[in-house]
Amino acid sequence: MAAPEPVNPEAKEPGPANRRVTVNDLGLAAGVSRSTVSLVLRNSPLVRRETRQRVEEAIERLGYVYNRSAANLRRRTSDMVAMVINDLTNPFFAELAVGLEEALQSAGYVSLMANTNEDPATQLRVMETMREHGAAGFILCPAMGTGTRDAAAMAGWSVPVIQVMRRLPDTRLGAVVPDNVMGARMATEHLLALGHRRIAFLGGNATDVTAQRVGGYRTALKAAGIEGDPGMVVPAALNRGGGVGALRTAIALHRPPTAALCFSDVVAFGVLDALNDAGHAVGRDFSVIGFDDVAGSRHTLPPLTTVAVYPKELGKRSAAALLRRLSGAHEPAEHEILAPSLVVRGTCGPVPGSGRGR
Amino acid sequence: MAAPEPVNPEAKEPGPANRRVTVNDLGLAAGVSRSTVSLVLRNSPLVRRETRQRVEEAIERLGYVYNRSAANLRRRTSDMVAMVINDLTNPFFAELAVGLEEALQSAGYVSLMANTNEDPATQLRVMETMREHGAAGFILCPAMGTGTRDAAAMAGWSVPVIQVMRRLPDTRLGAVVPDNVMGARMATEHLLALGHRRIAFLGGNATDVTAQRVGGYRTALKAAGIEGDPGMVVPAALNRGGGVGALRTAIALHRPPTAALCFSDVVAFGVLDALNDAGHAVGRDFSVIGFDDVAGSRHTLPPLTTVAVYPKELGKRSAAALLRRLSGAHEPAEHEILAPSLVVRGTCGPVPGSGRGR
DNA sequence: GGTCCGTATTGGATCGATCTAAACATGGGC
DNA sequence: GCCCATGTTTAGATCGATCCAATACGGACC
Repeated sequence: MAAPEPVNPEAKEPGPANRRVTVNDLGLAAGVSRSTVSLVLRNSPLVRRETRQRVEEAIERLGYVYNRSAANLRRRTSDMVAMVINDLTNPFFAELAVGLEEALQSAGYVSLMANTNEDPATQLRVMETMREHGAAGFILCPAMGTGTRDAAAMAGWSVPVIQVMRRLPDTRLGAVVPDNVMGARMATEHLLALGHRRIAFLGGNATDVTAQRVGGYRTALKAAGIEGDPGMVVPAALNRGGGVGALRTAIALHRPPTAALCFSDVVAFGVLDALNDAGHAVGRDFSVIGFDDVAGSRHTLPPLTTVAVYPKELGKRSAAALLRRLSGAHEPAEHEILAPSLVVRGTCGPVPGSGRGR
Repeated sequence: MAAPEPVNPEAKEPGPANRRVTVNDLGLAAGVSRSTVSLVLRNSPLVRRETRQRVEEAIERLGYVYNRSAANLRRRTSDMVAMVINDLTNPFFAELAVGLEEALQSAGYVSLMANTNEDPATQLRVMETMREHGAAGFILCPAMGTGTRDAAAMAGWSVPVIQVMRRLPDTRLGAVVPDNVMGARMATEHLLALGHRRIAFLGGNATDVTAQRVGGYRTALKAAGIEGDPGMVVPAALNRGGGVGALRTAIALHRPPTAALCFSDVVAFGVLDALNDAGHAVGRDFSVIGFDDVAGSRHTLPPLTTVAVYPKELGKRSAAALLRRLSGAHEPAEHEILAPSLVVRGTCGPVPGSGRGR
C-alpha cells in the first residue's frame, strides 16, 4: 500500500511523525531493552550472539543512525578536535591543515575547523564557540597580533591547546614548531660559504617566526665576523608583491647586497620576478634563498634554493602532541621543535666578480 | 587561603570534584531555578531585569560554559555543517573552502571539515561519522570516482547535501558549479579569433568537469567549422608535470597545434615550463590559456590568459544554498551555475606566420 | 531442595540543557 | 473579598544515549 505523500524514501518504517530512530525503537523492534541495544552498539562481549544479530538486523531495517552527541553527553567525553588556522589560502598552512586533519581522522576524531583570516577577534570568537560545542582540544596557528590576554584565556580553559608554527608567550600552551633559528642560520651559512658578505634578509611580519629567522640570520653573520647592517633587513608584505618591493629597496642601497635570504618562498618568488625583470641572472648576479619549500619552489626559473620545514609533518606532529595530551591525563605542555633542512637548487652561486664564476 | 595543589587556576570555585558548571549550579548560586537560568541564556524577555543580572553575575563568577550539544539534543536542532573536500592542498579548493567556511561562520554555524584526498571510501566513512555527529547538512566536493551507490546513500539521508564544483548524477543532490562548457567555449573562441585552427586541449581527469570543458571546446571548434582531431585532446595528470608531458606529446604530433586550452592553470604552468624549456616564445610561437585563475597565474612569464571561475564565490554560494535548504523546510534541490569570465593576459597571440605578428 | 555462580538482560537514574503547563505574585476592577 | 490580567518563576518530563545495581535464568554442587 503506497503512501499518498512523497515522503523521504529512506524512511523505511513510517514511525510516529517520522521521528528519529532511537535505541528504544531498536529495542522494541528486536524484542530487547534499550540497555541491551546499547551494549550491542558498543560491541560488548556480554551480549549473546543470537541477540546481537536480532539487534543488528533491526538497526539495518529501521535505518538507525547512532547519535554521538547524546553518547558523548552521557559519557562525558568528546571526539571532536578543533583546528583553528590563520590563513588556509596560504599553501603552506593548507598543507599543514591537511596533515593535521589526516592524523586526527585516522585517530578516530572528527575535526571542527575555522579560518581566522589573521584576525584575533574572529579567532577568539570561533574558539569560544567550539569550546561550547565540546571540543576536546585545540590545534591553533595563532593569528598575527593575538594578545596575551587571549592566550591566557585559552590556557585557562581546561582543554589542551597545541600551537603550531607560531607561538604565543604563554608557557601553559603546547607547541610544535620548526627550528627557524637553525634554518635561517643554515641558509645564511650556505651563502657565506659561497663567498657572500653582504646578505640581505627580505620580508617578515609581526610574529615570533620573523624574529627567530632574523635571529638565526644575524647569528650566522656575527659568527662569520660580519657587522650586521640594519639596512639589510628589509621588512615587506608576505606576498609576491612584497618580495618585488623588498628586492628593489635592497639593490637601491648605497652598498647593495649580493644575496638575499627571504622570509618565505612566496616572498622569494617576488624577488625572482624583480630580478628577472631587471635583467639580473639569478644565481650568477644575485643569489636567493627561500623558506618553507612549498610546492611551487621546485618550478621557478631557476629552481629555488630554500629551507624545507615540512608543513604536513608539522601538522601530523601537532595532532600527535594533542592526542598525547588527550589520553595521558596530565602531561605537561611540551614544545616540540623540528629540524629543517636546506634544499639546494639553482638560485645560489658564488659572489659575482670573485673569479670563481663560470 | 591558598589551595595546596596546583589546580587549574581558572576553576574559580572548587566545586565537587571539579565538575562542569551547569545551569543547576548557576541557579543555586543565583537563587533561582535552572529554568530561569535557561531563559536568561536564551535572552528571553520574560526574565526580570534584576534576576537576569544576578544570573549573569553567577555565569561570570563560576566560569560557566554553555553546552551546545546538550541544548541541540533537547531542541532537536543542529548548528554544525559538514564540509567535505577532495583536496585542500589544491589552492583552488583551499580558496573555495575558505569562502565556504567564512559564510557558514558568519551565519552562526560551526564547520566540521574533512579532506578526502580523492578517495571515495574515505569520503563515505567521514560523511557517515559526521552524520552521526548530527551535521545539519553537507557541502561536498565529491572525490574522483565517487560511485552512484554512494550518491544514492547520501541523497537518502534526511539532511541536505550541496555539491560544489563537481556533480554526481543524482538529481536529489543540490549543486553550485561554474559553467565549464561556457568557459571552455569562450576560451576556444578567443583562440579562434586570433586565427588559430589547430587548438589542443591538454589535461583532464575522470570527472564531469573535464567532460564539460572538453565539450565546450569541441562545440566552439565545430561552430567554426573545424573538424575535431581526437589526437588534439591529450589527457594528463592535473599537475605541473602533467602539463609538461602533455605539451611535449602535442607538439610531437604530425601536425602539431599552435595553441592549447589547458584543463587548469596548474597544467598550464607545466605547459609554460615546457615551452620555455624548448625555447618557444609563449604568446608568439604558441598560445596558451589556463582555467581557474588561481593566484599564481598573474605571475607567470608572461602572465597567463585564463578562464576565471571564482572559487571563493563558489564557496559562498554553496554555503548560501545550503542555508536556504536548512531554513526553508522542503525546498527542492537546486543547481546553480555561475558564469565564468575570460581573463586576457599575455600568453595568447595571433597564429605564427600569419603575417599579423609584430 | 537450597545455595552459589556465571551469563545475559534490564529498569531507573543520569549527562546538561529545553519544553510545557502550571504556580505564584501583584494589582486593578467590580 | 473575589476574579482576572499581567508578569515572572518553577517542577517535572524530555532529548538519546550510557551507567549502575539489580535481576532472571539455567546449571553445578552439596
